[in-house]
Amino acid sequence: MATDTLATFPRPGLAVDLAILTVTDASTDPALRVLVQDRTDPVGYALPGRFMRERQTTTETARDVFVHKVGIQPGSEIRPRLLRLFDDPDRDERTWAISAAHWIPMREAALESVRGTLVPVSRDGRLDGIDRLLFDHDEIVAGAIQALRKRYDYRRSYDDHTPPDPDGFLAEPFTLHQLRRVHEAVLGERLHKDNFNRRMKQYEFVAPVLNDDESPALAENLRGRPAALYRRAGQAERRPE
Amino acid sequence: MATDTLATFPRPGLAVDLAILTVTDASTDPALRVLVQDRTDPVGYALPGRFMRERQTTTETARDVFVHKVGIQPGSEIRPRLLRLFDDPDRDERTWAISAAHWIPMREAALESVRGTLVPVSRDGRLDGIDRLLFDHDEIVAGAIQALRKRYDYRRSYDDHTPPDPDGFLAEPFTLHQLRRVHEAVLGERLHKDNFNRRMKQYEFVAPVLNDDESPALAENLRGRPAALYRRAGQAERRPE
DNA sequence: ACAATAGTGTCTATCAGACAATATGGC
DNA sequence: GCCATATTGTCTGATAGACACTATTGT
Repeated sequence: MATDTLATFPRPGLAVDLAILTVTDASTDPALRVLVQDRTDPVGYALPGRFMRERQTTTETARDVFVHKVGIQPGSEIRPRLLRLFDDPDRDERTWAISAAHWIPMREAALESVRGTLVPVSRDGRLDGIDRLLFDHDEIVAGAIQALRKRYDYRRSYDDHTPPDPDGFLAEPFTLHQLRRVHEAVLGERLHKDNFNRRMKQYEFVAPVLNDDESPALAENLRGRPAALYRRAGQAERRPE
Repeated sequence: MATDTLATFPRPGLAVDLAILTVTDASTDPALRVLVQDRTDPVGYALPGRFMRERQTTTETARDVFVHKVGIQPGSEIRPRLLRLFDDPDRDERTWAISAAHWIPMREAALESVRGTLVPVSRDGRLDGIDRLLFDHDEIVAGAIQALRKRYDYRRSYDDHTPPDPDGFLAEPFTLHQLRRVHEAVLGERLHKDNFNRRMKQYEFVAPVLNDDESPALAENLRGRPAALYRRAGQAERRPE
């Protein structure tokens, strides 16, 4: 907080832009996607965003973006994560506008009937079939993907006490195969099956589902030996960041 | 960027607050410190900060903070790092004001004759001799220290291709002993001499200083066997973030 | 000679990567 | 029986932590 004589200087419009990330078909054919919307003002694709209204917080503004721009009623768990500020005074020729770029992971179930398209992210972090987004939104998407991938690096996560699939893209119960496929979809790279499974079993965060007779519950697969089912264990404890 | 009808809504005052970190006496008795200033408006200690003037960037505002609040003329290398936004609408009772909290590492040499006090940081991240700062500035300092310590974790840095002492607190040439002491001062914990030195020699980022006859240059110490001198090697390459 | 610090060597535990072998279901 | 997948075991290389030993200076 600064102690200038205030209210006398021009003030910037402050917008919240959201890179909404999700994993679709998490349990069958997981794919990392970003919500992108069509624009007509300048024609092209862009992220949903909105200027902050009087005495709103960024979180409240993000909620408004969901209600008015995305067209869904978000739960209470909305927690946008700040990436950076875009503050080039000439980035909006209409007025002095600063954008607070955020990213937010959402479960696919919460994104039914959204306005816009869930565009798949390719391995190298580009958007499939979209050349470029309007404004500085390509940078926002790149930063969002990088942040999410860092969060889903299961080796780093182990040190940080972050559980696997921390954003819950995959519904319970799940097999380790499904869990690994979700991580692979987020990271854009293959993971070693045995090393991944070994690591997961060391976590306090995943626990096998047991039948009434204490035997491990098994998934009913189409092919191959049935896999054991797991769920997230208690242990929610802290979220360091 | 959002496409509302704009210029019609109230806008927030946007301030840039700076946690300026440095290591004093880097080559002899290094200590991590934060620049804190006395306030009279509300009485207490606070970080330097300032509202953004028309069509300024955050970097330009940070530069103004240095010139007008800190009282020094910063070089061109000013690069404030965003920590978070403080957007509680009631945090400033005078007006709707949002603070963009930044941290920035500075060399001690650049901080001669600053207005304010360079307060030492204790091992647990608290400020020595200061109970609490005004406003939400304790949180900013805590976040700044956490970010700098993460940056100075030499094991993580190795993976990130970040050089040791990436912010150049220590002047060249230096011994590995001095370099380790700087890292210890930042991290607030002791490091193993042999493991640290072993890691440093694996870096492409530090190179031994050689005399004309190709023999390694040695430091002139008060006591003990003279240590080899090192400098930062080329290899500046990328700064991932 | 002694204190103090620099530099080197080595042992151990951990763990990711990699591969092999076995187990268990559907067809 | 055959195929596909799950599960378990093992080997290797890299490396952090820890400790011991030698080297080189000033006093």
